[in-house]
Amino acid sequence: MPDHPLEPLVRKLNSNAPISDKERLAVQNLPFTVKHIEADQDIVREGDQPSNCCLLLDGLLFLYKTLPDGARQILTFHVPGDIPDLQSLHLELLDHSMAAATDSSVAFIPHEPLRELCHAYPRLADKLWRETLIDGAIFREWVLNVGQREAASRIAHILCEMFTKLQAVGLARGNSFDFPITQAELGDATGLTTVHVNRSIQKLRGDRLISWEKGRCTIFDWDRLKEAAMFDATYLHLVGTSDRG
Amino acid sequence: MPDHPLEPLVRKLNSNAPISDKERLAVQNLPFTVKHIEADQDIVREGDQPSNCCLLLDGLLFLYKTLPDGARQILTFHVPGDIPDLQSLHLELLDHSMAAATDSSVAFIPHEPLRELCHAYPRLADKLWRETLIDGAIFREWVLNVGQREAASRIAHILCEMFTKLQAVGLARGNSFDFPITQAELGDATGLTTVHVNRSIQKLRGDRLISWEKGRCTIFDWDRLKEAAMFDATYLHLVGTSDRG
DNA sequence: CGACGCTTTGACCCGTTTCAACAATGGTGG
DNA sequence: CCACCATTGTTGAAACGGGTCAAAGCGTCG
Repeated sequence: MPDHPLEPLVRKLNSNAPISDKERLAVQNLPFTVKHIEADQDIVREGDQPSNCCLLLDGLLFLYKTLPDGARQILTFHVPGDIPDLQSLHLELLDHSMAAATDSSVAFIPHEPLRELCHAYPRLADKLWRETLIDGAIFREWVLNVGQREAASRIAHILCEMFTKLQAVGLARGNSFDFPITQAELGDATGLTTVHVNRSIQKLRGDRLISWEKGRCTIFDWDRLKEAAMFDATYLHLVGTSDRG
Repeated sequence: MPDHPLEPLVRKLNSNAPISDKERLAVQNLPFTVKHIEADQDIVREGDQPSNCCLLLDGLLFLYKTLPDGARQILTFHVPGDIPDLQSLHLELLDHSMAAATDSSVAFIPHEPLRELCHAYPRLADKLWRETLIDGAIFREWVLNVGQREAASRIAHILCEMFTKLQAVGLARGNSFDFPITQAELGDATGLTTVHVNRSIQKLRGDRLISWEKGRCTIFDWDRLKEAAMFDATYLHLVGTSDRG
């Protein structure tokens, strides 16, 4: 039997402490519409007042903010199973934009039934709340990343984070994972220029920590990459997961 | 009659949409212990598993993370009425530390009664959830701040944020507010060195945007400071507040 | 094959860091 | 009340990480 489209959400809610059959059913009964988004398309924009949340089913999304001077900062990447804009459930105005890095498919779930779900099943509410808190923890780590790490470490850290997150949802194969973003986007995520991103990646390659071609990144030496990135997965708040698969 | 110690919390919960008398009473009946914290003292540390939340009654707190190489990044400042570690309600392990920038007094509220409050009064739960989402929005803005703004703008942005937040809780006097942090701390908040913070502040002073002496900052020209900071208060999600007092 | 987007390279430049001192300030104890 | 000491703020000079600009490779796709 084919999976229910909202299965990624169920799996995520199941991850910390398992949910009951009744809770699972309630989640699966949420209304939703699936939509395909093409690479580089915005899904929502700063200033919007969305009435849906967006569950990423497949692909790669990122949040970003722009400055009047044109500078763009990517705030986080989202992998399948994430609900990147769950915060819009309780914040009227969007303070950032969201776009697809690659062709993606998402399920839009209206706010109202989600709120009803939360009130009917407080434990689910707590779990969803927790998800937004983890997003917050990731933003904190990113403040540290752009604020204190040097160029190559920033990039290495993002790679460690992506690998860990993708692994947690079963989307890493061995030591490698798909990460088809441009160096310009990586620059916007790290606060570096494209040129310097390029040179820093070359450094990581030269140090035999990774290879990264055609959107696929392979980690040759996880321990040394972690060390170069000063990566500690605590902030991702994955439970019952060891550091490495 | 003297205010109830948890009054700052009641006021915060009241700010978006007013709460009922019953809800107010339930909040006021929360158990708590008040404690004084001296400047530069840690309240909790990365890796802790706190069993209380901490409501700031008076003073100035900040969250920070450190790197193995010794670098420290301040993640956010908290003003009276804030609950800096509300996220610990649903995240077992603390992924950052919290310290007092100045002598402060805080009320510790145990997690368990807070959780019960949330389940008994879902609207209060939503409001507390919302507070954590605003914290997340602030972290996002800080990623942008350290990632994309130049030195003087970063500092100006923090000043705009602090002024706006303090004003919202009635702790700004006219155009000025207390912000008794050292330039070294400001450096850790902006990802700059002390020396460069010093020079950047001098630039802000030279441009007649602010004065800042003995821990008190005065804003001479809000509009130009905002422009220099590229500050837009949307991300603070203050409701029914105009931009300036 | 040619155009377009992305990566890579080179040369030069500038914002920020580093290092090292020195000046204010404020608190403490004799 | 003053001498002392620890912080914090300020300044200068030199070094460097990362930025800027510009052009050249390289795939891929129409």
